[in-house]
Formats: sequence, structure tokens, C-alpha cells
Amino acid sequence: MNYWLMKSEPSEFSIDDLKTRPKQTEHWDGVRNYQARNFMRDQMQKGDQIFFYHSNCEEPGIVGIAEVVKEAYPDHSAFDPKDKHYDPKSDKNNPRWFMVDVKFVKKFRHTISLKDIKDNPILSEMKLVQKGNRLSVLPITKQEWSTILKMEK
DNA sequence: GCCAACGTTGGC
DNA sequence: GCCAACGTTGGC
Repeated sequence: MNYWLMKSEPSEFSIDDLKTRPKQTEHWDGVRNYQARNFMRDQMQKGDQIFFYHSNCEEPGIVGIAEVVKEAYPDHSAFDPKDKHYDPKSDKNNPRWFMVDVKFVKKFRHTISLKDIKDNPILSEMKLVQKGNRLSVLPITKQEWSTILKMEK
């Protein structure tokens, strides 16, 4: 089992949106970065645990947990000219972009803010806090996972 | 809204 | 293959 962090702008799609979806499940479309895609396509497995991160908002940070319920399959939003994430270079016969389905697990009682994470010396190696990392999908180590879980308590 | 730190594109 | 121009991300 692997651990991940996935970013979303709450004004676009928040953890509350995930919670209120049918079956509390939604496909994670719109990833248009090769490195992030590769993580989803090549490494994500059913049952993997995900930190749900709110970016570009008042208090950026981890707001809860989700879980991979369906492994990578072609991101159909890339084929739709009307879609915000349309990519004319993605061919249905040779899709460029992939997505997974994620399911709501829990929402934290309070956000573990980016500041909290930066202030914790144990987490200084996290990809999230390293300079210039803008990846929207990134791996989390088991140690980082459990450290952050303890911070919620 | 600003802007640093990227990633991508495309001319050459 | 180089690199300037451009677009995006995301904290602040």
C-alpha cells in the first residue's frame, strides 16, 4: 500500500464536494502534468491512502483522507473540446492523460495547515515543502503519513 | 493581484 | 538540442 498527497483548489473541488458525491466517490480528472500522471498511472493501487490537500485558498493544508477505489484509466475530459482541461493532443486510441477514482474516507476536525507542516522539523524532507514543488500528485512516506496523522490529534 | 519557480512550446 | 517566450501553480 502506498500513500499520496493530492492537491485541489477548494473553489473547484473540495473535500466537502467529495463527501457529498454519490457513493462519496469521484474521478480525479484534469491532471495535466506528466510526473503527476505517471504517479497515478504507474504506481497508484486500489486501497492506497490519500491526503486531501486544499491549495490556493485562505488556509492551504491537509483537510482529510481519501482512498483510491479505481486504478488509472483514460481521462475523458481531455477528449472534450468544451472541457476546461481539453487537450487536442490526447488521442482516444492513445490517451495522454489518466485519472483514478477516489473515495471519501474522513475529514479532519481541523486543517493541518501548510504552516504546521513547515513548522514540524520531522517533515522537512517532505516533497510538499521543498522549494518550488508544484506537483499536484505526490508520494508520501509511511513515516510522513503517521507523523501527520498524529498532528491531527 | 503579485511573482517566483517551475514546465511546455516552438523557432532555429 | 538549445533556449527564449509563454503559461501555470500556488503561497503570500
